[in-house]
Order: sequence, then C-alpha cells, then structure tokens
Amino acid sequence: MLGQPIRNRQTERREATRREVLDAAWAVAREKGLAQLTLRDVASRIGMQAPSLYSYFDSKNAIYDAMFGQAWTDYLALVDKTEPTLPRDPRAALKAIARTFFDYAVADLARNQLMNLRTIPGFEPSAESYAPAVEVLERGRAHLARLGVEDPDEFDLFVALVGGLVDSQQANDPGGQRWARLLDQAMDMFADYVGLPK
Amino acid sequence: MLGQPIRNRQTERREATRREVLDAAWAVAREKGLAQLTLRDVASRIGMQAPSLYSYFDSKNAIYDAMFGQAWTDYLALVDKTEPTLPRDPRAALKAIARTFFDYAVADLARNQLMNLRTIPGFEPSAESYAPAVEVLERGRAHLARLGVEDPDEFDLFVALVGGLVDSQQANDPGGQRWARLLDQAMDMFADYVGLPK
DNA sequence: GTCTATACACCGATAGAC
DNA sequence: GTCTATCGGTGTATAGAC
Repeated sequence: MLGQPIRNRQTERREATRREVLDAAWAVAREKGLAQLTLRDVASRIGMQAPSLYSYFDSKNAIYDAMFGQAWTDYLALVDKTEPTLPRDPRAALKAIARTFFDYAVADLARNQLMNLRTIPGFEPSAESYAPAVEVLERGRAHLARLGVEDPDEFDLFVALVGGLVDSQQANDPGGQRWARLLDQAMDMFADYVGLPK
Repeated sequence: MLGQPIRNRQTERREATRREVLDAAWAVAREKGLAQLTLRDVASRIGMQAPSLYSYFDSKNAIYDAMFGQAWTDYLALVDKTEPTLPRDPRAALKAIARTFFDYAVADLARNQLMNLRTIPGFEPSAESYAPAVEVLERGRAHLARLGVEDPDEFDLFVALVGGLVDSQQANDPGGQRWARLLDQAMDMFADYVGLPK
C-alpha cells in the first residue's frame, strides 16, 4: 500500500503535529459537535492560524478522514484485545461481541456519527481509512461463522439489528439505557432465529 | 393549539406562497442533498431573492421544521389510508406495517434524513412539527398491541429493528435490495420471539 | 405586506510574503 | 512552515422602495 516508512526527525515531527491536530479536532468535535468543527477552532486550540493546517491536511474533509480511520483502527485494536477473552458459549459470545460494539458506539456521540452515520455533508472516507472498517466487519463475519452463523443474510440481519439499537439509543434516549437494556434480549431473539443452541 | 384559522385572501395568498417555498425546498434537497440546501437556491427557484424568504419563514431551520412536519403528516395520512386494508393475520399485518414504513423511508433519501436521522446540525423539530411523528409512533404502538405485542420493550425492539434495516439499506446499499429483502425474515424473527402464532 | 439592496459575520480555501 | 490578506459563498439581519 504505502512505501517503506521514512524515519527521520522531519517526518517524525510532522507526524507528531498531525496527531496534535487530530487530538484538537476530536476535542472540538466532542465539545461542539462533529459538524460544528471549524478549522479556526482546531487551529487556535494548538496555537496556530487556520491556514497553517493545510500544511498537514489537504482539506477539512481530510481531517475527518483521518479521524474516521483512527476511530476504526482503535476499534479494531479493541476487537483484537477482547477476541481471545470471548466466552465459549455461542450465545454468550454473540452477546459479548454485540455489547463491545454497542458500548464503543454509544460512548462517544461524535465518534459514532463519524464512524457509522453519514452525517457530514460531502464526506466520503478514503479507501485507506475505510480499510480498518472493512477489516472489523470481516472479523465479525468470520467470528459469527465460527459460532455457527454462516448465512451472509443472517450476518446482514445481525448488523442491522445491533446498528438499529445503537441508533435508537443515541437518537431517542441519549445517555440513557432504554435500548441498551434490550441488547441481550435482541441477541437471544437473533440466536433463536438462526438456531443457536440454548 | 392554534386559534381560529383566519380565512381571507391575504392569508390564503401567504399560505400558498409558503407551500411554494416548501415545494422548492424539497426539490433542492432532493437534487443537491438535504444539508446542501441554501436559501439562495430555494429563493431563485421561485424567482425570489433569498432575504424575501424571511417574510414567510423565520429562519432556514424553520423551513426544515416545516418540511419535517409535512413529511410526518404525509406519512400519517398514508398510515390512515393503509390501516383499514391491513391483513387480519397478525404476522402478515406486522410485515405490512413494517413494509409501509420501510418503503416510505427508502423512497426519498433526503426526506428520511430529515425525518429519522439527526443529520442537520442544530436542527431540532418544534413541538408542533413533532406532533405527527409522535402520533405515528402512538398508532404503531396501539396497532402492535392489538396484534398481541403489548410489552413496551418489545415495541422498542420492533422500532430499532425496522430502523436498523432502513439505515443499513440507505447507508450500505442505496438503491438496492440487500436489506429490503430481509425485512420479512426480520419480522418473522420478531414474531417468533414475541410469540405471535405461526 | 412584499420584495430588493445591501451589509455583516462566519466558513473553507488559496496566494504570497517572510 | 507559518503567517497575513483575501476570495467566494453561506445564513442572517435590516433599511427602504413600492
């Protein structure tokens, strides 16, 4: 994909500043909302003028793109960490997978908007930033197959079900538990339907 | 709520122009996207200057608000029309209700974004525009109760399930059938879980 | 009452000096 | 690499013509 990473003081300084910009962008997004993020806010937070950001990112959407990739990469790391600890029982494993995703999504409204909703007008993730999202989905598909859910339609249904619970929770009861409470029931419903053992 | 409606040539002319503005707004939203709607675009489409719109709406968000109310009122009318034609069989009725909502949501991307997603930064529907949405939900709750689904948790699950299918369809396969195909299966899964007769 | 003309403050983005 | 200055475009407000 990318060539050999160049390691020297210049590129390291540059990467450090890029991270600084992204950290500031996340902070602004969480405080004011993802769509209310402005380059002037991000820049001023790290003592820069807005146009200076263009030395590190090609556009505002490039910043969103990097945030998108970062969020999915972080979640992929979380999946890596939790996958070995999943219960052996298929139903329990299914619930744990769904809960991990649900909690991650609900924990940060701005992040979830970026990752899972198409809420930023004109923003489409680049192939590079989309890669970890695809990888997460592929891991999920493979894992559910190992649990006995092999039909692609059933996996699509699983995705829609968990996503619907997340969206309902965020949209209709932010900060509450109204749909979070229903996640295990929903997983039992799904497990019954696909014929997982009780 | 509102006082006696005043009927005279002036207010009728005014209402007609308000409708003209809204029609133009819908057209722009469908062509360029909901968030890309600009007052200048809306105005020029009906031969006005942008500031003239303020004679009819207090702000851009007031236009969104009127569109929101209009969309839910239209859907409520559709529910009114289709409710008497629903099958007697609970499962078939459940599928028909879900299908009506799904098709309406998927038919118009911009409209669905406005009705069901929180995609416009800073827009919150007014109580007046929200009323038909509440009424639709209440109708659904009552109807499902008549079918035998009386637990509020189960209704919340139903809402999340149908909503998740809509969102997955729009986000991951716009214009396609990948999740639309799964709607009946999903309803069977739900019906099994809540114990509707086969 | 209705619409035009004009203006303001803010946005993302670019050009060019240093 | 960072700055200042500036551009075109946005929502919004208001003065004033008709």
